[in-house]
Amino acid sequence: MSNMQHCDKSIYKVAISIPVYRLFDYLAPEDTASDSIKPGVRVEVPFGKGKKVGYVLEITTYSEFELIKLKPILRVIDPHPLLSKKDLRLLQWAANYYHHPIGVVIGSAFPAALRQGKVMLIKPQKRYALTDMGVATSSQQLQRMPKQQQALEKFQSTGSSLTEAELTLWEEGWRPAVKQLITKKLIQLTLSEAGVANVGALMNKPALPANTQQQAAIDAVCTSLGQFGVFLLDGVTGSGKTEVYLQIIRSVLERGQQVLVLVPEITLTPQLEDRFRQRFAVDIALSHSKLTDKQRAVAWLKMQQGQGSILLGTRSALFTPLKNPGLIILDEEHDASFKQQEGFRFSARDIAVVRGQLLHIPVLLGSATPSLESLHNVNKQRYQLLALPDRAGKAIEPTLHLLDIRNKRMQEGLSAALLEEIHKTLARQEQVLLFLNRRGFAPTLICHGCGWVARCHRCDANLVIHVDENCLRCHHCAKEQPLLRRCPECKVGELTPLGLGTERVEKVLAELFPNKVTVRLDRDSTQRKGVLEDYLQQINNGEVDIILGTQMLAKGHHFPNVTLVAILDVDSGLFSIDFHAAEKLAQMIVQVSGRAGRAEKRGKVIMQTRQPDHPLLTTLIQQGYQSFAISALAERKQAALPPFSYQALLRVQAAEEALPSIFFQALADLIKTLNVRHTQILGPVSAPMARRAGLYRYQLLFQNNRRNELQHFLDELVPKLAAIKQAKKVHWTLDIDPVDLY
DNA sequence: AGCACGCCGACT
DNA sequence: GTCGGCGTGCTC
Repeated sequence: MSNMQHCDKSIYKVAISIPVYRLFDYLAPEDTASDSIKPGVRVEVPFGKGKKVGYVLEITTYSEFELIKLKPILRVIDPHPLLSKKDLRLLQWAANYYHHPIGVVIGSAFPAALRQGKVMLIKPQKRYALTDMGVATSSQQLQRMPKQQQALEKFQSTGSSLTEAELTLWEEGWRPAVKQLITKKLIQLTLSEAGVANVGALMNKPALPANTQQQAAIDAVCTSLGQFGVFLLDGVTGSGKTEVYLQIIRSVLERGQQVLVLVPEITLTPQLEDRFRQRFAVDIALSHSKLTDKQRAVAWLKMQQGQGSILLGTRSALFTPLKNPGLIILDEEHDASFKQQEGFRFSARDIAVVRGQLLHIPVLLGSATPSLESLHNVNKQRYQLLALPDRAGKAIEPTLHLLDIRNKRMQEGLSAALLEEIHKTLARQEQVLLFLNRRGFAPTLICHGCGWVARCHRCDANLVIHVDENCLRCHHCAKEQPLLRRCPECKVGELTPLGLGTERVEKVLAELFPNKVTVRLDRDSTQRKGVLEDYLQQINNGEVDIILGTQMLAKGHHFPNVTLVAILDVDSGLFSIDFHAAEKLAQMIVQVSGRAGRAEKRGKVIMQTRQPDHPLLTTLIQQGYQSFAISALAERKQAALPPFSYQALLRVQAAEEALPSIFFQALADLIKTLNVRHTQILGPVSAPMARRAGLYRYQLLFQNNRRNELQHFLDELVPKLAAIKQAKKVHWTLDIDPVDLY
């Protein structure tokens, strides 16, 4: 048993960002007044040979560690906690749910600069007030007086006025309800509480008129402001989701509250930032990986101190503290990039919902292709569905077509029928978008003489031919070698590229359409900074005829003059061992289709397939995404797969082939001593790619129809697993609610 | 995660 | 005889 030692001094339980589940105990700092230390503050502590930044989580008088060995805190970094109690509770919850060390989880809530213990001061905010002429800035410090009185005077100084009746009621401080109403009106028109940055509905530009469905969605969320609720905004591409966001945000700002907006990849959605800036004159902070550490820290602190009103960020911005939280929006909620795929494998979507619950604020999830999980939550009446079924304005839905290419002659992946459509579209001076989710020239290099195939020595994968860079490259470990001229096996055979990548299609397009301009958009062609933006600009200027690319085309861009979209190889997504594949393919098809015909021209989407009767494709085309989702959910239910059950995937890697099986044997012995609580244990099996970057990979799946039972089992398992010696000889990770089963 | 301690191969 | 390889274990 533990040997708790009582102490007459305070013991500080400190979380440190290292992969260890324990907290570390420290004594009060020697010089500072320690009564000011509150849970959540950053401290600098001696750790091993050096120093580390940690977070005080608890202050007690007990320690399980030998008191004599305790060291004092070196320095208290923050006078006040940077994280609120609720945010600390959220992080504690996340650490428990994802079975990840608390210090690492708390560390992930901070931008790197602050995690390293830096202290930054933010410039004093500008103060804004709305005048009849628009937005005016006043740098004058407002005098200390009751907020409402101050608001009233400011209001009157603009030349605006209340009705006589309202003014009388106001001055008499009459019935609270009336007073509240007037206060609200004042706040809307002038400024919010001093010291908090959100200053009214600072509109730069009047809102667009909302249609009936948009208005219904706006009203639903706005009546829920100030309380928890989850809303799923299901809006087809072009249905005006952003306008709904903007009008709801306006109401939140009017309440003097802040908005957290999460998007999958911010660099792909500069339009969104533009629309926010055009509409609101408040301080809009950005947070994403392309910014410097300092910029991210400034954005974080602005929100923490209440100076920023809107934070637009990616997954990692989820934990940004908000002085005055009002709303969380998570756009493109189906997108897999909301799930972190290494280290602390959290789902930003799922934690956003928990955060909304803790903060008593609404959470708005938006997508044209909602995840099956979210649709299931709508069915269970946990989320409220807000549907925007119509395209706003004059835009028309594109038509979807399957193009049967069985027994058809293909020219580098392009059928004659598709080529004809491309010709017709280009002849009308309209743009064509071709989608192929495979970069490089060809996925395989094979010897025509002896059948030798270029393989990666470190992975169970073929090397991909990259003609542009004259190399062979492994897409799994980034290993690269020069392009071979002659077969290394038989020395005489001709080396032949097999299969199709974007580079290869680009080359055939150049031959077939010599007078047309083709642009290729994939990770290879857009690696250099600014190149993607340049290409997008050229496309929008009409300087480009054919756009060819990978899945980066499926995300968010507007190509108003594209009227033909072709998915060159839709079949490659149909056969996968991962049950998520169908859902992802359907979402991809609909998202890519959404790029077509956004202006007044009707778009056409062509999918080349050898499976023209495949139920996924026919359902999607004839009945749409909703019907696909219904049947996919029925299949999941039938098979007791998520969201009708809960999964945790244990991945194991080792450089030595024998080690994983020794580990699994020890794991099996351990599990025998535990209460598995109906948890199914599936495996272990080798991973679909059994070797990657020189490591042998295996996995074991835990599944349970009840989330709590799975959690309780894992609560018991993980600490014991971490302690056994066989677990120290392999790399293992536990992925809760895995999205990629390999 | 770092960092040190600790036992086995090729070198001044 | 040493320098150094990275396996193992600890950090309050």
